[in-house]
Amino acid sequence: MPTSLLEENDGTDASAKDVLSPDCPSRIVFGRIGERWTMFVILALEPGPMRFTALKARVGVITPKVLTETLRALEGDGLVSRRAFVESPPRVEYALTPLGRSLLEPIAAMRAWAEAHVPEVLESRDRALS
Amino acid sequence: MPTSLLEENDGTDASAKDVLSPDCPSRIVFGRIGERWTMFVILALEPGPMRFTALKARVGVITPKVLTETLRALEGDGLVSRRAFVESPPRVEYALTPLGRSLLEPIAAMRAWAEAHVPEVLESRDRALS
DNA sequence: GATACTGGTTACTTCAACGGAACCGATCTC
DNA sequence: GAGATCGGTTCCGTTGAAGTAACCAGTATC
Repeated sequence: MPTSLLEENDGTDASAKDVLSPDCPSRIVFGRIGERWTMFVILALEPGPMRFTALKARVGVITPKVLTETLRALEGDGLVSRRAFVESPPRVEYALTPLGRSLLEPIAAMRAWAEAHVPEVLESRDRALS
Repeated sequence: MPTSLLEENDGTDASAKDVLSPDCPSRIVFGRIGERWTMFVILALEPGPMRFTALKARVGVITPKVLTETLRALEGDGLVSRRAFVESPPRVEYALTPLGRSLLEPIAAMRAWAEAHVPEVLESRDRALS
């Protein structure tokens, strides 16, 4: 059983460390999707496999360095696959794995909430400034 | 209609800026929940109103400074409310607003995915290291 | 009269993400 | 032989979030 997100116990030091444990599933997931470019790359790959340059164009203003970093991280997490063809000029195709594709579902739920409620959030932010 | 998360157009410069627009709803939401402590605070408040010190104890190792910053940000977004009672010693109660409470739903979806699939992610990370 | 509790604030430091620009080897085109 | 394409890599600098530690006023308790 994974460690819990919050302490439900008596607050001894031993378990207090679990709160921030890198093994906490929610922390892992929210940490990854909180990174600036993760969402863009995953959503850009939704239609199907794509080459590096096409991906870069689709995401928009991302630099090649950051795109590479993001892709390596997602590959390491098993969310994205990388296929390099030995040709010249080189060709590399990135695609969502089934695991990565399954993540699209909760993302969609979060996006739906965002579309529905962000106007309220922005309104609240405006009020907070005044 | 809000700006889209990705470019579906011809890639002219004018619309390219919208991709990273601070008005993009998904960016706003994922930006906020990606921040390190947001999730802990929101989930800690799920049972009901809570005082600063109790909240701090429940979240675990968070410093008062960071907790204050997080609460102020959530308050500014209209997700958390703050009620100060003029007493001594001072008493302050924080609670989820209805808007904040509505966010618990997509968060639960994401947590469910996390609980179900993070073992695969960790396994993939282990493989990537070898 | 000293101590602790409450809900913070302030100043300083550290660290990782992110961005900019230049560069690479191999191949194909002009 | 000059330039473009592809998929990156390398170096350097900036920035903002987070952590550490000390401190505060007012009251109640010992």
